[in-house]
Amino acid sequence: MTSQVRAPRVQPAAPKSATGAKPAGRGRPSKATGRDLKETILDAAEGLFARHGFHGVTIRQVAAEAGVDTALIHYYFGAKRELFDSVFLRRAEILNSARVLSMDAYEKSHPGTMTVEGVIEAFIEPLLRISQDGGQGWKSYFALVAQVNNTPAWGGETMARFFDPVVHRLVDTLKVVRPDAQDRDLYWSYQFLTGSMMLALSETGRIDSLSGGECHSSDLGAVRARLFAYCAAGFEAVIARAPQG
Amino acid sequence: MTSQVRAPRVQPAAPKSATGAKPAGRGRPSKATGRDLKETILDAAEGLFARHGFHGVTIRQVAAEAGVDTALIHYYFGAKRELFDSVFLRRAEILNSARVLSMDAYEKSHPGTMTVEGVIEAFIEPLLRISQDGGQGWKSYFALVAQVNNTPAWGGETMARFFDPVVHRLVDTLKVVRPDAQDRDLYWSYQFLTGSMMLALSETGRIDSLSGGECHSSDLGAVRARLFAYCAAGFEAVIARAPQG
DNA sequence: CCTTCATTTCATCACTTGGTGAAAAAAGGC
DNA sequence: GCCTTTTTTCACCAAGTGATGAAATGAAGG
Repeated sequence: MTSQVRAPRVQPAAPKSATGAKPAGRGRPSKATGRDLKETILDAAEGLFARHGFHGVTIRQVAAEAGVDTALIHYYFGAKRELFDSVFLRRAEILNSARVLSMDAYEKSHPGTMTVEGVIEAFIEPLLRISQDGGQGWKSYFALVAQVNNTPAWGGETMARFFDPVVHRLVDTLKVVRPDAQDRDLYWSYQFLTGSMMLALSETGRIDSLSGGECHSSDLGAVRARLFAYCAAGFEAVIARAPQG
Repeated sequence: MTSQVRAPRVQPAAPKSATGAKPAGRGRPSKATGRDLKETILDAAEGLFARHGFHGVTIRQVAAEAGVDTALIHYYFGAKRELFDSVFLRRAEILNSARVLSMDAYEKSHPGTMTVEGVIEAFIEPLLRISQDGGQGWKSYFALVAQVNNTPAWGGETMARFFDPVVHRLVDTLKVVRPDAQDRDLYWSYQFLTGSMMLALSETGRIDSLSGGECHSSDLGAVRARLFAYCAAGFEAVIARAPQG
């Protein structure tokens, strides 16, 4: 229980100025062949956490995958949980700004002609595009978020802090398109939407075997061709029905 | 690495004849106050696995929660993974038969008048009813399944083995209602449906904070009032659009 | 009463876990 | 060539991990 003997080094005295630059700070140089060593560790941790969850991964596995000593991970990131948070945070803000930008663009380009499907597409499309163009790291990240999203005693606070604002933005915009819609219906519909979206983005491979090879979970083009319409029709139906509850 | 020294006791020589009966087998009686001890252990494991995942739970935690010795868990269930499988299996078949029964009943009661929404309701409704009437154990179980479903390197085989048949049944019945629908579209629509359904059933509490208290993830009545219509409209839209891919 | 046998407990093992302190290994500044 | 600073490695610990063997327990059968 003497884990507080040495203060965990939150920031190792600004090891590098920025991530991409090469200021070649003093001291021993990063052993990393080409890339920044911190990023290499985050990549390794991201992939492993995405596949096996927080508790299913050991610091030693991350160290082995990244090709570094376990102590180095603690040197850079502190405790294991802080490493996980670093992985989660690294891409969260990129994601958020991409979505806000997409919805801004849609609103501006469709003054007075917005549709439910258009809003939903603006909300989801950035994620699909990033997943397709962003490489394996982003795919792992989406799988990670999907897992956090479905772990009750884990994601609650984290998910809310980072993703609630953009969801509220979605709801607000939808209320412009459908002023008669009730908040309850929009929130529930969003819940359904996010379940579908995250499962599609996490590419579990389940649909591959289920469909006997006819569908592939990596085929995000197939998702794009159906998910917007699916969700939009769902929203419209829920709004139209307008249950009493 | 010498974990195979003693063969894991898969079946402890038929400890009891059946779960519910009380044949009062020979030997020391179960310490369990009223219920069967094996069930008590499974209940404890189920709740913990649902909250923290397989790797987030230790045998000692399960033992403490159930009020038994750790060795007893190994005596009854073998290795930790076998305990997990036992938890998963216990309710899987009940679930499957309930769904098949529901779909049988719907097909028989609506000869020639089936609708997409009706089929989907027959497919989902048993789960909602069981979750509402079945007590906390079933709620934990659904959260567990949702988690397994979203863990790529974990659920694949397990999920397929137990839940593929009823999904194929759903697809077949839908093809009766919409003979023009393509398999691709039905499988993808099902993928979206299951994402929504499992997230709703796992009652993560996220919608509670997101909606500022207006919605409650425990309110399965609200789910029932919207999910069928939402999914049915989504299916119809995807079928109608009929993308080339 | 005394054996039988399923059940339960206890002590323990071999190993892994997250985490730490001290020292070594480079680089730059003087 | 020193000195400072940062990065990397090594050895190690205390606490826990899953799992096991042997012994204790106590009802049922004879």
